[in-house]
Amino acid sequence: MRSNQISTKYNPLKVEKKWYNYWMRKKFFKSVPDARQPYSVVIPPPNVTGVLHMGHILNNTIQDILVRRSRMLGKNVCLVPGTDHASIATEAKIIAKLSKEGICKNDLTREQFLEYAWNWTRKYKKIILEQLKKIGISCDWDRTCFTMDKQRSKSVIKVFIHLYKKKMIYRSFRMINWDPVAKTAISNEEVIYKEQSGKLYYIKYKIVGENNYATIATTRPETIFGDTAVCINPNDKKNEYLKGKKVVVPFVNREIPVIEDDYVESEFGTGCLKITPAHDINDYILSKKYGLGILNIFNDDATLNKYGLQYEGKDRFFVRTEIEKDLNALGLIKEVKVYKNKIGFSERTNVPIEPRLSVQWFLAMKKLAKPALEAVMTDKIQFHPSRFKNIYRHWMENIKDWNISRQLWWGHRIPAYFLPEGDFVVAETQKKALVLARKKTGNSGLQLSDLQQDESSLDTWFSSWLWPIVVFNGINKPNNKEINYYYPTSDLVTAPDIIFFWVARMIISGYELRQKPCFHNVYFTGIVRDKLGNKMSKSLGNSPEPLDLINHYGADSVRLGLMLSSSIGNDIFFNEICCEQGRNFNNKMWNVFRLLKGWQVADTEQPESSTISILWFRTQLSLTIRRMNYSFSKYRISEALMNIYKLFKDDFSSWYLEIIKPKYGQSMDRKTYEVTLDFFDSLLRLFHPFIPFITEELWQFLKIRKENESIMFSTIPKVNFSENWLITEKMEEAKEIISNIRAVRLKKNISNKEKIVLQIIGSYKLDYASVIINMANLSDIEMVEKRPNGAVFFLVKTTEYAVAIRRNIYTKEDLDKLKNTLQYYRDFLSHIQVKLNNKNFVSKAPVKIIEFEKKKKIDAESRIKSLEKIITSLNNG
RNA sequence: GGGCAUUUAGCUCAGUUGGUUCAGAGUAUCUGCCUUACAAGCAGAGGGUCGACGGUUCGAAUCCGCCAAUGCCCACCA
Repeated sequence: MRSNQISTKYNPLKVEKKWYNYWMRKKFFKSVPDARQPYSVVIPPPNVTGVLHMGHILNNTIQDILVRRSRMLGKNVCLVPGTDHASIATEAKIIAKLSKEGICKNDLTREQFLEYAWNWTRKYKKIILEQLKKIGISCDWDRTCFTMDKQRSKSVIKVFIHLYKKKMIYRSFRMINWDPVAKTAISNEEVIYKEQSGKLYYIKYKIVGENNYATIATTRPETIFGDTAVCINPNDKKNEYLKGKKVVVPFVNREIPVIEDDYVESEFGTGCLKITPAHDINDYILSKKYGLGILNIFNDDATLNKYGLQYEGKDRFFVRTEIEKDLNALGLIKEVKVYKNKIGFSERTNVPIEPRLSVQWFLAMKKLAKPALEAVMTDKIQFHPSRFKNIYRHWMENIKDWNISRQLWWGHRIPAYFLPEGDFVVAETQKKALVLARKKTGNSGLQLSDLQQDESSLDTWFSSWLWPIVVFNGINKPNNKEINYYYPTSDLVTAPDIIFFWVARMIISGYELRQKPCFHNVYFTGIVRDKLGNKMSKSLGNSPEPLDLINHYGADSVRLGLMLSSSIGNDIFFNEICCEQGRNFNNKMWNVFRLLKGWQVADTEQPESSTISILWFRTQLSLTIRRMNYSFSKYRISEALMNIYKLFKDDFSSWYLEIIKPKYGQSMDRKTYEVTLDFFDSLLRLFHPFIPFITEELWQFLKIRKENESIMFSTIPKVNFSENWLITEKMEEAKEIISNIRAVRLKKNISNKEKIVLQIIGSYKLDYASVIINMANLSDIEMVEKRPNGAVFFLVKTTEYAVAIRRNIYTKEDLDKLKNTLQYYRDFLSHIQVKLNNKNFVSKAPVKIIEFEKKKKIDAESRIKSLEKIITSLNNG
C-alpha cells in the first residue's frame, strides 16, 4: 500500500460504522461468567422521556473508557445497558403530547393511557439505544433491560412485598408534597426550592368581643379559609393582649383561639402566626399538638373547594390577588411588604407544590440507611471525588421516610388490594390477594371482583434503586450464577444531581436485599454546561444534538474532545471547539499511520540517531504508562488521557518520528521500522479505551491480524523497567539546542532548507550530535577555539555554542539579550548564595535539597563565566 | 441559617507528598513555513504578584487562619 494513495483526511463515519458492526457481529461485547475476574458496570438507564443529551454522552464515554481498559487488562467485562420508564417524567410528556392532539388524560381509561405510554416508550427506547451504539459503547446488548419489563416488574413487586412484610413499607395519612398539575404526591427530593419575590400580607383578625384586632403576617392570604387558630410566642410582650382571646377569620367569620407556642418567633412579622393545619407542615404539627381542627380548602388541582366560599373553583394564585383586593375593601389589610422567600417547586412540572394531607405509602428509611452510610464512610464504597461523602452523609443521617406512592398511571402499580370493608391485603397477583383476603376476613365467598387494586403507582426510583441487582435477575432468583458472579458491580458512573434519588438508595437496597455493596466505586461526572454556564438541557434548547456532533466529527472526536475538557467532579463548559480538537488529533493519528505505511524498508544499518531516539522514546513511553496507571487508579481519566495525548503529539510525532524518518528517497532500516511499529501498536492500545474506532482501524491494518482478533482484546502495555534517565536528560538538552537553532533561523530569516553549521566554543563534548544535525538541518558541528565571525551565541546548560552561517547575523539586539541573560544569572546566583548562607536552611533542609542548591550554584557560575566570555568576545569583534 | 467546593495566562483548566516537570497544558493571539505523513499541519514567540491579607516554615500556588467573589447541596421562619 503506497501512502499517497490513502486520503490525507481521516473519514470517521465509514470506519466507525464498520467496526461497530464488526464488534456486534462477533459478539465481542458479550460476557458470560467464567474463571476470570469479573468487571461489571450497569449504565444509569436513560429515561425514555426523549433522546440523549450531552450529559449522557459524557457519562457513557467515561463508562466505556473504564470498561474497555478493564477488558484490556484481562477482566471479564460486562457493561449492562437499559432504559428507565421514568414514571412521572414520561407521563408528563405523554400528557403534553396528548393535549396537543386534543386528548385529555381524564378522557382515557387507565388501559388506554398505558397503550399510549407503551408506544411512546418503544419509540424512544429504540432511539436511545441506537444513540448509545453510535458513541461506541461496548455494552452486552443481549442484556438490555427496561425498568418495567416483565422480569424487572416482577422484581419490584417482590421487593415491595418483602419490605411490607418486614413492616418497613406502611400506609399512612400524612402531609406530603402535592403536585397540583401532575395531581400526584411527590417525594421530598423531587421538590426544588427556589427563591421567589413575593409579598408578606399583614391581615387584621378581629378579636371576639373587642373592638381591637390581632394582626397576622402571611405570604399566603388565600389559605385563611383553612385557619383553625392564631399562635403567638408565650414570652412575647407586645402580643400579650391576645392571650386567651378568640379572633374571627375574615369572610368565614369563624371564631378561632389564640394559642401560645415557642415555635413562633416574636420578631418575625407581627409575631402572630395564623395556623392552617391542612396546608403547612408546621401548622399541622402545631394542630396535632394542641388538638386543633384541620380544614382542607383545596381541590387536587389547587383550586379552592367549598370552604373557599365565593372563591370556590378558583386557582390559588388567582385567589391570592383577589383576596388582597377584597380584604383591602374591608379595611383588613394593615400593610403589604415585598418579601423574598423560598418556595418549593415540582421537579417535573415546575409548579409550586402544595403541602397536602393525604394517605400514601411510605418506606421507613432510618434502619435501612445504617449499613449504607457506614459503607461509604469507611470507603467500602468509594466516592470519586471524595467530597461527595459529606453530602451523602448529611442526607443519610437526616433521612426521612420515603413516600413511594404516586397518583400516576405510568409505573408499577402498587400491589395492594382493598376489600369492600376498606381493609387491604398485599400480594403479588390478584389471585394470591384473593386467597389472602379470604383468609384474613374468614369470608370464603369473596370474589376477585370484590378486590380493588390500589390506583397508585410506585415512585420511579423504587425500581431504579434495584438496578444493579435486577439486571442480573437477583430478586427473582437470588442465587443465580450471574448475580453471584457479577455482583457487587465494580464502578458506577453518574451525575451528582441524582446522588439521593438513585445512588444512595441503590446502596441501601444493596445492603437490604443482598447484604453487600452494590458497587465498589462511584465516579461522579460533572454537569455539562454551555458557554454561559447554564446546564445543557432539552428544555433550554442549548444542548447540541449529540448525533449531529457525531455525524459531523465522528464519535472518537466527540469522545476525545469531551474527555480533554472534563476533569473529575468538575462541571464542564462545553464548546464545540473541543470536538474539533478531537477530530484534528484523530487525523494526526491517521497520518502517522500513512507515514509508517509509506516507508520503504531495507536491511541497512541503523543510524545512531535512531538508536538513541528508540532508547529515549522507550523510556518516555514507559513513564507515560506509569503515569496513566496512577491516574486511572485515582479515576483521573482526563489526566490519563492528557498524558498519552502529549506523548503521542509531542514525543512520538514531533520528535521520535522526525528523528527516525528517512530522507526522501531513502529506505528505513528494518530494525528501526519494526520497533516503530511496536511503539505505534502500544500507543494505539493505550488510546483504545478513549477512541475505540480509529484505534481498531489502524491496529487492524498495522500488521496482519488473525481472524477474530481485535484491539479490544489486546493488552494495555506494561511499564518497561529499563527506563533510562540519563538518555532522557541528554535528549532534553539536545531538544533545547535544536529549538534554539530553529528560533535563530526564524528570527534571522534563514530558511529551514538551508543547511547551516553549528559551532561550539571550547572543548565541550556535545551529546547526541547526530540527532541535532538531523533535526536542526545542520551540515556540520564544529569545535572552534574562539568566536566565529558574526555568529549569535546561546547558552544551553553548561554548553556554549554558536550557530554559524556564511552571513553576518549578529546585531546589537542579540548582544543586549545576552547581557540581560547574564544579569538574570547574576541575580539568580546571589539568591542561591543568600539561601546557602542561611544557617537555618543549611541545618534544617534535607541534604538532597542543599546538594541541589549547590549544583544550581555551580551551574549558574558556569553560565555566567561563559556568558562573560562570549560578551567580551562579541565586544572585541 | 448550616455545609461543601471553586478562584492559576485573553478563554477553559492541570498542578499528587511543601523543594527536583513549578509556575504548566489546551485554546486563542503574533511571526515564519503549502518542509514528500498531517495546513484538520509544522516550527518559533509573547502572555500570569497562582483572588486579598495575615500566619506556620529554612522554604508556600501547595499547609493553617481570616476576608472577598462565584457556584452547588441541605434546612419547617410564616
